[in-house]
Amino acid sequence: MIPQLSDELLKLDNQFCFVVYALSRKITAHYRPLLQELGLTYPQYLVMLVLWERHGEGETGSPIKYLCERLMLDTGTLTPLLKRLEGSGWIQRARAEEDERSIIVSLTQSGLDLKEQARDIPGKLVCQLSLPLDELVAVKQQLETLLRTS
Amino acid sequence: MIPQLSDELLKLDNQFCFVVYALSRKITAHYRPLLQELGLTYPQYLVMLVLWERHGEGETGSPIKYLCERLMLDTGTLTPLLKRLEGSGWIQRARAEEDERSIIVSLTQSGLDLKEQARDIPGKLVCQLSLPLDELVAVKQQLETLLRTS
DNA sequence: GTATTTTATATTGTGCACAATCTAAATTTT
DNA sequence: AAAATTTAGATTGTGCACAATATAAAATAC
Repeated sequence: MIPQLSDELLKLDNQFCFVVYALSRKITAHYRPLLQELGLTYPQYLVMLVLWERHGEGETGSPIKYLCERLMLDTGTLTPLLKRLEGSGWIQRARAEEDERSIIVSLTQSGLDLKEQARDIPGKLVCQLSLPLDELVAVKQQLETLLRTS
Repeated sequence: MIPQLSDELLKLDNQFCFVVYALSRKITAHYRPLLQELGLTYPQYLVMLVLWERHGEGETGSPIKYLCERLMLDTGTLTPLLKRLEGSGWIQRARAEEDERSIIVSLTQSGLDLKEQARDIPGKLVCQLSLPLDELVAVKQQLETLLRTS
């Protein structure tokens, strides 16, 4: 049996994707206890980030379609997730008047207030990442390129 | 209302984790059609990578505990996944003789043969990633540091 | 103005991920 | 050696992810 290059490429440690996959799970594990205090999962937190951001821009409502595009998730994922957020009282869902197909998601007052409790999360998390901030920013930019163009 | 630094940090585009999370899903989406031809999901493919690698090192069997450590997954994830791989005929599971608590996972002949069909996958995938190989290797090393030390 | 197509969301089904609990085998204590 | 503890996996339950299909409203074609 002759050792082949393709054997090397099939080793776990040579898989770029595995590193990304494992790191993603590890970082969300860092978020978990922090988010648990707010009663959010990580994907729910991402939705809230978008809604808080939109609110700051004066957009009080966001169509589900917009959330799907922004978070790169489909309705099979977001529909039940949004129902859970509504059940927790953070958001409301209502049909758009102009287009009865569209559902507009908006923050409740509780959902808006929750932002204050979330303010210190990004800071706490960066502290748990053992890479200098400038290197983190550089890596993030490379990953963004991959995300955009691949 | 005074604009705050913490408002910036809470924006989706400033989240390091979201990039990793979204990229992870995007890359596995690239894998999906390739793996579908082999009848594997991405996590199942990772298990097969480890088993193929171990086989190449002369280790014909791997305890579930070892797979858990290597893939950073727990038994709640791996037990049903391994049962599906067994159902597909790629692996076998058997209690270890020395320690009846331990289950040893080993490749069937089909599972070993499947490696030949998987050989061209890493190459195909790298071609879909729009980053020069050297940069990819550099980013991977940074992410590995994060994974190890965070 | 009706028929066709497109669009926005919901639903169903499969497969991860992971916390929490359970079981039985192995190890350690006493 | 019997009791207590640890360890390897399995099980249960919740919540993503995503493919495939369904539905109804809107837009377009004719």
